[in-house]
Order: sequence, then C-alpha cells, then structure tokens
Amino acid sequence: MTLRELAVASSAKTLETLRGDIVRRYEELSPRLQQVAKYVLENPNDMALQTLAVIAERCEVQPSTIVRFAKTFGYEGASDMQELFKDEMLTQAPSPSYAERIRQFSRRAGAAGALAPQDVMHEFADSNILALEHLKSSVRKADLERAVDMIAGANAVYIVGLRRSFPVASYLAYALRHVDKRAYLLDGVAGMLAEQSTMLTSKDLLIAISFQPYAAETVEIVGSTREQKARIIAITDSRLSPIAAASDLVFEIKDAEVRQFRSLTASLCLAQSLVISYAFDMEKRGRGR
Amino acid sequence: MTLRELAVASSAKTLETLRGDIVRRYEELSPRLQQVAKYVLENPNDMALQTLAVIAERCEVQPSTIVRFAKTFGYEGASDMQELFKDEMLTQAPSPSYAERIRQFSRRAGAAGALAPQDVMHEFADSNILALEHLKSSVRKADLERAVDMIAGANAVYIVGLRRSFPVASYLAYALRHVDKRAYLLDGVAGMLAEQSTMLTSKDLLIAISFQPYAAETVEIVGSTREQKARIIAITDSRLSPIAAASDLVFEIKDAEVRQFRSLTASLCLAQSLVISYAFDMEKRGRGR
DNA sequence: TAGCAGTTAGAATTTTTATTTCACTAGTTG
DNA sequence: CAACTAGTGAAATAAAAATTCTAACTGCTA
Repeated sequence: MTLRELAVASSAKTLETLRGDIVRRYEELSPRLQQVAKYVLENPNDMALQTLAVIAERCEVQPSTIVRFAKTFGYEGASDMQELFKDEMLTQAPSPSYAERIRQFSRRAGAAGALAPQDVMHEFADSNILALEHLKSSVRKADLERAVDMIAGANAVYIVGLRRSFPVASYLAYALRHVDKRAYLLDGVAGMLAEQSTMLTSKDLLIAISFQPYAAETVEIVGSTREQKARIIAITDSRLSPIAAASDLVFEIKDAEVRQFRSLTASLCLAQSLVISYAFDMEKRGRGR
Repeated sequence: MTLRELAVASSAKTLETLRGDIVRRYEELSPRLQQVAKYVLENPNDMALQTLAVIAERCEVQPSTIVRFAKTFGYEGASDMQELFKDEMLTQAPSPSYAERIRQFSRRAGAAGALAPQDVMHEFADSNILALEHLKSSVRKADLERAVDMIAGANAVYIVGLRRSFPVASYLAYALRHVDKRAYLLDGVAGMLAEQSTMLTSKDLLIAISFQPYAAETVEIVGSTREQKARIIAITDSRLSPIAAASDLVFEIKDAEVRQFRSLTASLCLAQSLVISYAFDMEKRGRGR
C-alpha cells in the first residue's frame, strides 16, 4: 500500500485530530516522514510561521518531503496544512488584551475560592519557581564544594530518606550510580532498615534526607551511623532538625508549600546539583592525571 | 517634507519601539497609512501570520500601501517588518519548543568552562525554572480535569515508574495515600513486577511514568493493563513514546536537561498538582452532600 | 482654474515560495 | 537476478506573494 493511497480519506480539521492521526500512523510512515512528524509535533510554532524551505532545513529534509507529508495526511498541499497551525496559534495566542488576562489570572489565583486543576498547577509551578530562586541564594558555595569532596572521598554512599523524602533519596541513589559512584539506598524493604544500615563503615558517607515530621527511623540511622564514625550529610528543613546535630554538613532547604502540601523541587534540584558536580569533579581529576 | 524623507533613519529593532514610533508619528501619516497603523497596532497576530494581500484587504487598502507603510518606518519592505511580529509571537507564545530552548540554555551556560558546584546548581535551578514555566503553558486545562476525574472514578490507582521515573512514581503513591486514595506502587521488589500488575482490574487506573530510554517493563505493564481494560494515564516526554499509544490520557512533559542529566521537576510538579486537585475535588464533593 | 505636491490604486514586474516531476537508490518479490 | 516498488533528493515548473512603477486623483495655492 503506497503512502498516496493511505492519504485518501482523512484531512484532519483540527490540530488535535491531526496530532492524533500523526501519532496513530507514525509507525507506518517512512523514515523521512517520521522525521517530519516528529518536528511537526514538537514545533507547531514553526509550522505556523516559517516557510517550507525553513521548516525543511530544520528537519533536515527536502521541501518536497513536507509536501508529501501533508498529502499523506489528506491535505491538498503543505500550505493547506499550515492553515491549521496558524489557526491554533491565533486562538491560543495572547490577544491584544494580554495585560487584562494577567490581571484576571492573579486575581483568580489569589482568591481562595475557585480552584480548577489548572489554577492549582500554576500555583504550584510558581511556588516551586520561588523555592528554586531561594535555593540559589541560600545555599553556600563552600558547602557545596565540601559535599562534593565528601562524596568523592567516600568508599560508598548510603542514602536514607523515608516517606515524603523517599523520592529524593531514590533519585540520589539512581543518579549516583549513573555516574559510577557506589550508592546504596536504605529503603527498608522487608523491615530490614536497621540491618541495611549496619553495613556502613567509617570510610562511607551517609546522606540523610528528612523533613518535618522527621521519620523516627531516619533519625535512628543517623545516630547509629555517627557511632560508626562515618561521615554524614543532612538534607533537612532546619538546623534544629533531629538529624542536623549529628551531621558533618547540613543543607537547610526550604521547599515550596502550597496549602499544607510540601514540594520536593528544591531538594531534588540540590540532589541533582551535587551529583553532577561530583561527576564533573571526577572528570576533571581524571583528566588531571 | 515627504513621507519618503521621514523614513530615512529609524527602523525599529523591537516591536515595542515600533509601536512607540507608530503612535508618535500617527498624526503626520497620510489617511491610508493611518488606516494601516491602526490595524497594525490592533492586530499584531495578523501581521505575523497573514500575507500582504490578506492584511491589505482587512485594512481596506492596497498591498502596496502596506509596503509604503513599512518603508515609512524604515524597513526594507513589508516582509522585513513582518519578521518583528513573528519574533514577538514566538517569544511570547506558549512555545512547545521550550525543550529546545532549555537544551540551548544549558549548552550556553555550560560552554563557559568554569564549573564550580555553585554554577552547576544555578544552572539547574534556572533550567528547572524554565521547565516549570513551560509546564504552565503547555498542559491543557481539559487534560488536568480529565485526569482528576479519572482518579476520582477509579477503584484504586496503580502507579508504575522505573529507574529515573521512580522518584515521581513513589511520590505519587505516597501523596495519593495521604489524601486517602488507594494507591499501589508497582516497584518490582523481588522481581515481582509482572505479578504485581496482574492485580489491576477494569475499575482501576494505571498511572505510568516513563521517559527516554523507556523502560521495557513499564511498556509491558501498560500493554497488559490495556488488555485488562483498565484506564491509563501516561506521563511521558513525547506523544510518540511507546506508552502513549495505549493510554487514555497523555501528559507530554519536557523536563529540564543539563548535560545529559534530565531533571524531574516538571513531572513532579504535575504529580503534585494532580494529587492536590484531586483532594480539592473530593472535598468539594464531600461538602456538596 | 491651472499648476503642483503629495497621495493613491492598480497594473506590471520581480522575487520568493510551493508544488510537481523525474531520475536514482535500496529493498522486495517472483 | 531481473522486475518491480516505495521512497527519496534535486531540479523544473507553477503559483503566489511582495515590490515597484505609473498614471491618475486630491486638495491646495496662485
């Protein structure tokens, strides 16, 4: 069956249906058309604003291929298909009364009343952005460098973080392993948390993550690790936190909070930064030799 | 003094300056040019998307008049001026190619060389902020609402996300339980992933989270879930992702990426928003009774 | 009311853009 | 392995859009 034959029927009338069509038929498209498909899905703005030649160049394809693509999906030609993208842009583009819209939005978000999912999401996104800004200004350069040194100097890194902190802990373990650092996640599967933590020796590093209300198990592990003379980095929300006192290095993270619900964005961002910095550091030292 | 003479100098470099110029010189323009000026100020979108002929017709003027207008303000021709409007549209339109932008951003930030941990962290924080901004503009209202409905309507929610996606999955499971929704994390402990997933019935919901390179196990679970006729929400990075096709609802999330290392910020923010929106929804219905 | 500067509409031209065609490649089938 | 087929790139062609040009119009002044 040729592409031409495939084309016959469809010709989507809205961008959404076109998107659906593309996704559905993606597999059966030829390599070049798949290339176009990908670009089309990811750069609708270009489709609306640029000429065929430009689009073609950007997907590394001949202009004629774009035309073929359009015909495959039932359009007269590429221009015909472009109309859809232009329409889409018009309907969702900030119209001249943009300012008015912003005003309405913030009013809406501020009032406790109507809370459509979208409002919630915007509120979260905004709070998280604030939290990240705060992170940038509050974490001290020296602390980051020390943390990287501690990771680099450790034989292995053990990570503990339960309940709400678990995602951060699991991310940290995953990422460290990916940059070839031995990392063990103390996850307490089968109630073996205490047992898992006895593995720590004085050459290891424990990264403990805990926020209010601090999980008792995490606090305990920090305590017993201290006795084994391993080093400890704490990621927590206050210097007074029960895991802070016993730690060699404390990162105090204020994460976003929207109506009771705490976020993890800033903590995760810190975790990422530590791992990547460590990776860069290793690379540098490697080259240094 | 002729219009031609007036033209000499200017040629505004940004839309804002052009707008200023137009307003300032409006009085001294000829009637036809005033007509164009009015239209230009009020319909910037048309200027970006339409051809001269269309614009001309809409301001009830000859195409050549538009060209004269552009020259009056110091441009080579009308096309030249149109570029401005296109640019403007690109920068302030919800840009799906934020992914590209984020990538460029980090490439740029990285090229500088100096890679102190603090620089890394700032880079991450900034990329994450971009990703969150993008999230705000790219996730559609209707999709969020549908997702909340699906969660509300499900007997139980099963969540799968492996490797890099695991933190998001574990957070979702944790948070859903906290708002009293039955949630099971398919974590594959003891290699029981397949067994865990057979628990799903047609009244349940599966939330699958997977990013490139898509974990084979996740793809499999989505497939078998489909067969069991349960509903599926996918959180993934492309409509072409292997878990997208079988899903009832797809969230396409472009997370920040700094030198190979993908972030999870946007995905987590979406997860949070879903859970909290669900909680609000429950509360509202509860009060309704 | 003749003459003039500035403006305009519309046709003519040039340039750009889209589409079609064709020749070539690689892969498949009998 | 020959004959086909789908897919592709590149050049040729067609279409369209933008720009320029010219003749005619407007309102003003002498």
